[in-house]
Amino acid sequence: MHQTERPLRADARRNRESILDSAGELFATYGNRVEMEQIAQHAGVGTGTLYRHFPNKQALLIAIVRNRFRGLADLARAAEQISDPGEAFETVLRTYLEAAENDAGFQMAILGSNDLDWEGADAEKASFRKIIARIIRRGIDSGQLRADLTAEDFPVISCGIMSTMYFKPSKADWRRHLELVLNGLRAPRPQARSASKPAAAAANE
Amino acid sequence: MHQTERPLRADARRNRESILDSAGELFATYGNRVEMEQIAQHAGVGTGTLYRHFPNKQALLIAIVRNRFRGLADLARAAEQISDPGEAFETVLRTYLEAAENDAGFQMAILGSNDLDWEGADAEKASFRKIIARIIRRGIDSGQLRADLTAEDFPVISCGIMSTMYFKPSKADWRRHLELVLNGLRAPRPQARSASKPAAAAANE
DNA sequence: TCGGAAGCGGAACCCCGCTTCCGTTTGTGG
DNA sequence: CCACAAACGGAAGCGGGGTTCCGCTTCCGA
Repeated sequence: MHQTERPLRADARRNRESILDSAGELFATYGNRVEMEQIAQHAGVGTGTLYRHFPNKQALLIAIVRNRFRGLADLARAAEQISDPGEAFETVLRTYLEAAENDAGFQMAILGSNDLDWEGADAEKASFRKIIARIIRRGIDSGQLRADLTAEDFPVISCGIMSTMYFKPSKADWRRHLELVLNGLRAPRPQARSASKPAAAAANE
Repeated sequence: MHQTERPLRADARRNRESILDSAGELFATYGNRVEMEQIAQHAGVGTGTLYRHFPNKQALLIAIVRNRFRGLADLARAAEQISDPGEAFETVLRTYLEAAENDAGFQMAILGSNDLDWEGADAEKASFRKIIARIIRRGIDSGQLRADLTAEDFPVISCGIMSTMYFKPSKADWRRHLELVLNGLRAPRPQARSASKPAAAAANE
C-alpha cells in the first residue's frame, strides 16, 4: 500500500517534526482540549499544513501517544536494570506515575483511553507489556511480590493511582495512594506462611 | 432572596420531576454526553421547558449529582449498621463502587469532577464525609484498619478503583483491584509487630 | 535557470449542541 | 366561567472548533 513513499520535501519534514513537537508539548499541558489552530500557531504553520500531515485531530493525538508508549517502554527497561527485584517493580510504577504527572500524553498512554481507536498502537503496547511481565515475575520469584500478581494487574493499578492526579485537588497525594497500594502488593512475610495462627493471633474473629 | 416562592403550578411540578428523572436516567448511561434535547424528549417536554426549570445544562447536572450525593450518604449510613467494623468499612467501599458501576451520576459524585463548580454541594459532601470518618475510626480502633488511614484517603481510594471501570476493558476486574487495595489497608497482623525477622525469613536477599 | 509538482496558509465552511425567543396553551384564583 | 399569569414547545440563533478549499509559494530535478 505505502511502499516506496518518496521522501518528504525538506521543508515538509521540518514542519512535520515541528508539528509533532508542538502538539506533544501542548497536549501534555492541555490534553484533548488543545485546539488544532493552537497547535498550528505554536508550530509556526497554518492549519492547512497540519491537515496535510495528519488527516484529523485524532490521528495527530495517536501519533503523540505512540511516542509516549515508547517512552514508557524506555522507563521500564531502565527500571529493569535495578538489581533488587522489589525495587525494580516499585520503580517502574513510580516513574510511570511521575511521567504522567506532567504530561497528558503519558496519561493517555497509561489509561489506553477508550474513546480513541488504537489502530496500530498494539505493537508498542505489547512491547512494554513484555518487559513489565518480566519485572513482575522476578518480583514474585524473589518472594517480594504477591504470588498471584499478574502483568495484567499493572495497567489497572497505575491507572487507578493516576486517576488521583486528575480528580483530587491535593495532587501530591497520589504518592500516598501509591504507598497504600504497594503495601497491598507486597508478599506477606514468609514466616506467616503457616496461616494457622501460631498462638497470639486470636484478635480478629 | 427567594423566600416565599409561590408553589409551582401543578403541571410545572410534574414536569420538573419528570425532567429530573429522565436526566438522571440518561445521564447515568451517557454521562455528560447526554444532549439537552434528548433529555427533553425523554421527559416528554420541550427544550424550552427544560430551561425554564434549570438555567443551563450544568445546573441540571449539579442537581442530579446532588441527589447522588444523598444516595452515597444513605449507603454509608446503611453500612454503618454492620456490627463488625472491618466489614462495615469494606461494605461502604464496595457498595459505593457498585453504585458507580452503572451510574455516571454516582461516578461524578465520587470523583467530584473538577470541571464543574460545586456551588452548594459542599453541604451534602460534608454530610457523608462525617459518616465515613466514623466508620474509619471504628475500623482503626478495632485494629482492623491501618492506624494511619484517614477519612481523606477514602475518596482517593474509591476514585482510584473507580477509574478502572472507565478505562480498562475488562470492566469486572475492578473487584480484583478492590481486593488488592483492601489488602493494603488492613492493619498488619498484631503478632508480626516485632518486625525484626524471627528466623525463617532468609529467603529474599 | 525554469517548470511543475509538492507543500503552504488561513479564510471560509460546516456541523453540532447549548441557549434564547416568542407565539400558543394551560392552570388557577376570583 | 373568565381573565391573566404561568408555563409550554420547538424553531431559530449562536458560538466554537474541527475540517476543507484553493490561490499562492517553495523546493528540486532536469
